[in-house]
Amino acid sequence: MADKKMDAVDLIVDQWKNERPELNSELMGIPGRIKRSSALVQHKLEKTFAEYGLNYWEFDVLATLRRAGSLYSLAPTALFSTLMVTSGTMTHRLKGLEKRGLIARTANPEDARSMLVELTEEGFQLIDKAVTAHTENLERILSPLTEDEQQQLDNALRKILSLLEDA
Amino acid sequence: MADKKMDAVDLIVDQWKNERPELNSELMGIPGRIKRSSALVQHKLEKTFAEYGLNYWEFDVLATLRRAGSLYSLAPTALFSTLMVTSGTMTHRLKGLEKRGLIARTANPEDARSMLVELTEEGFQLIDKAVTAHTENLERILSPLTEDEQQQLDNALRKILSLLEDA
DNA sequence: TAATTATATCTTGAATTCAAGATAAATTTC
DNA sequence: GAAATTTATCTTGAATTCAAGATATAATTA
Repeated sequence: MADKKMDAVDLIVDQWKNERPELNSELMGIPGRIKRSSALVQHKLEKTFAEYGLNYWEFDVLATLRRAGSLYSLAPTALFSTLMVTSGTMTHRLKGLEKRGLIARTANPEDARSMLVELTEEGFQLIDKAVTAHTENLERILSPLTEDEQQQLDNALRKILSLLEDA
Repeated sequence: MADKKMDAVDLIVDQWKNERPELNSELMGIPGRIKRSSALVQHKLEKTFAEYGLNYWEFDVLATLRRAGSLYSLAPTALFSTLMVTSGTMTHRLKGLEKRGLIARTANPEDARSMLVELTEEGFQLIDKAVTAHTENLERILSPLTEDEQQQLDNALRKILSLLEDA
């Protein structure tokens, strides 16, 4: 069997094997690689977002509104649930995006307790350009993997994600 | 072919397909699942760390010192490089752990510019107990996957991680 | 209808993080 | 050996986040 290249996580697992041989330290590989991959890939994506004057969360909020479809508006509750942040965080995010003129707030005709957040024309134009660049960036990042490798990775991630989402 | 269960990322990809059919939005699946899995798994791990009075980063720092082996000491530079945080963040972390008596700082006999950070006896005992519980927690989390599925996931993650680490 | 409970959002304060720059010691160059 | 550069760490200030609680409206129950 061909040796695989050691990565940062292999080193961690090896250290634990030396220090605590009775532990099943191999188990640390999967969560370790998920965390590290996540940090590295987010860093790469941020570079493209920055070309459009957006950081990660700003892209996330605008993209969530954009892909919701016309009228490109959602209640804050829908936004923070989707994006896995607290309501306080969302308030803060919306304040910043509103000040920049990328979103606007309107009253919700169906529920006076809630507001609706909508993309402005400027916000719409910006996120549409940014998401085009984003998918081109993803093509670059993933292109070294074969079609088959991408499929295998996606299938495997699907299993662990559904496991994590259920529990 | 059997239909797979839709997850949160499938919904996002589907929305983009409706709104921007010309984009290759399938590409969003892999980074989306990595990010979401990472957030969910970290949340699960934190629960175990909390049983030992530790949050994620406190566990990380103590574990890094522990697995380095005797004398369980490293320079701050080694710590923040390994843990992918800035030096300022590490200063802050070390201050907190020192105050709690889990680490101590000593002069570095080999380089007067740097300090050495070492586990105290108390820190050593705590992280050893916590890491035992941590691996038991990982067993619980991963046990619904077959041995084979775990291997496939790990292989696939290895490929993407080495890709991301190289670039 | 009045009181209670649930829902939606915002406010506040503390914790965590980073970027940029300050400080201090070691190393290299002249 | 003095000056310049590099290395290691810490300090500061701003940004981001969350938890807890405040506020306001809606829905439910008595």
